[in-house]
Amino acid sequence: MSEVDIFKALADPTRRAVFERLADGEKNATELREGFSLSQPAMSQHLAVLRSAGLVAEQKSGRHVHYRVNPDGLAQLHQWLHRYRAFWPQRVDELKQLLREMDQ
Amino acid sequence: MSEVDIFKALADPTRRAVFERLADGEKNATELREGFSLSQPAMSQHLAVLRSAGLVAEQKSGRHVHYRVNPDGLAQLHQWLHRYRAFWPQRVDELKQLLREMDQ
DNA sequence: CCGATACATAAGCATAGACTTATGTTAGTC
DNA sequence: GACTAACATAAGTCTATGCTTATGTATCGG
Repeated sequence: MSEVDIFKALADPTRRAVFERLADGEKNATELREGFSLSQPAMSQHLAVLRSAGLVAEQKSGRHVHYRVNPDGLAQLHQWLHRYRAFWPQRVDELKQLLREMDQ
Repeated sequence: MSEVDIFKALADPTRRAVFERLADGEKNATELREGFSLSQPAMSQHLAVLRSAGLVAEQKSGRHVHYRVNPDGLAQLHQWLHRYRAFWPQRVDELKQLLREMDQ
């Protein structure tokens, strides 16, 4: 997993939509396809990209494979963004709000 | 400028390196090429991508064009990441440190 | 154990993207 | 006003990538 992989993985709109779905809760590959007009292999390939980027994790259960958000990828992305914190001072208030939420 | 544009722009290692350079300080297109083995048009095209993604801003000055980091792009990226804050609680301490730095 | 289900993998194709050389345009220099 | 420097844009090429169909491999139900 590297920054390159993460940005490349999220550059594709379909993969971002898949990731968004997983943020709502764990789902298997078939459930993830609902609503998308995508072949099964296409989804499988997208999931492989997200997985190798460290953005999602898989867990096999019988013949199903459950996917969920892997915090590692987001943490990596956050760390990258953090390097440029000097350029977004206008977001301090939002961050403070975030911390208040997290402290609860 | 959209999320797609931002992730696509940052997916390319060269463009991320260019962006990183600009974070050190404003530079023109010729200065940015130093150290890279890239043709002038290639750099120009990369800058166009970063610009249309809202990640850099340009300012013409004579026959030079000065580029600098545009906070809007980073803000957009930060906002996207913020939607998934539930998945990175382990970074609370880093964020608190960040806010302490920013408050100074 | 046999068909169906839930995937992954392989191979082929068509478009997108990163690069090149060539050229255009505007601003400084003499 | 020619010449050069600092860019942008155009056109062509080659590779990466996202998709498809076809196939392989477990697992579950009857």
